[in-house]
Amino acid sequence: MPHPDAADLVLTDVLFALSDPARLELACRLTEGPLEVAACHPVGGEIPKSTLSHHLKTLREAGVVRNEPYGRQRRVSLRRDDLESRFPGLLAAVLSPALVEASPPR
Amino acid sequence: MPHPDAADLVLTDVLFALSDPARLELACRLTEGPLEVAACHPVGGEIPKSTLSHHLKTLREAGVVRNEPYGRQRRVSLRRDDLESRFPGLLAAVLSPALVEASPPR
DNA sequence: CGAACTGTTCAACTATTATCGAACCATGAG
DNA sequence: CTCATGGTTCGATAATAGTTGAACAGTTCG
Repeated sequence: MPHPDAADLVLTDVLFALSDPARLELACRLTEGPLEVAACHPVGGEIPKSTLSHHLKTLREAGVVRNEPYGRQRRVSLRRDDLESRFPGLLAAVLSPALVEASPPR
Repeated sequence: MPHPDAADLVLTDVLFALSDPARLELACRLTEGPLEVAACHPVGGEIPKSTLSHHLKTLREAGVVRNEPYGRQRRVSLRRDDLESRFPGLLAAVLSPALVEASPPR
């Protein structure tokens, strides 16, 4: 399961990966810490395993997340440091408004 | 020709609009100042007018650029302030690496 | 007005991406 | 080893996005 090197991250690929609401929301939750794949379903409800896996692939191939074996499961984590070194400030700028959108002011 | 209000900008739409190399590069050049549409062709060479217009539409509908009449032409400008107020730091984080990619270190 | 100039919109086609069931693979438990 | 569990990959289909020529619209200039 290939992951791009930190130095090879492509900005447009990262932006594209994060331009989907479900993927952005997941990236947001991953700031809290790694999650098993089963915990990566969108908040609203379950989606088919294959669909989820596809989104994870998009994020992984863009270099946004790492996906590694963990016991009999797999653990998904945000590549914070790699992203920060290649695109400083990007993650913070993208995820902080996403957090606000997730819990709109009332 | 509709432009979304600053308050209505949607993060995923902005990210998507900037996830295309030609559009990202244009946004980058727009930091230098407004451009007429004719000057918005990608650096490599000319593209059909309709294709360019379509990319401008994507950027405009996402709220990244403003497109207003200017004499017999149209002037395209970056919506810096609106983007900054809605998504602080995003533009800087996205466009500064884009500048680097445009002129790779030798 | 009418022609030239700049761009946008339309419509058709192509290409990429999303979705999802089914088949498949790896790991750990019994 | 065998089975159940947790995920990925495959293949087909649907949906969305990109590309383009041609038609159309607004502005200026003669």
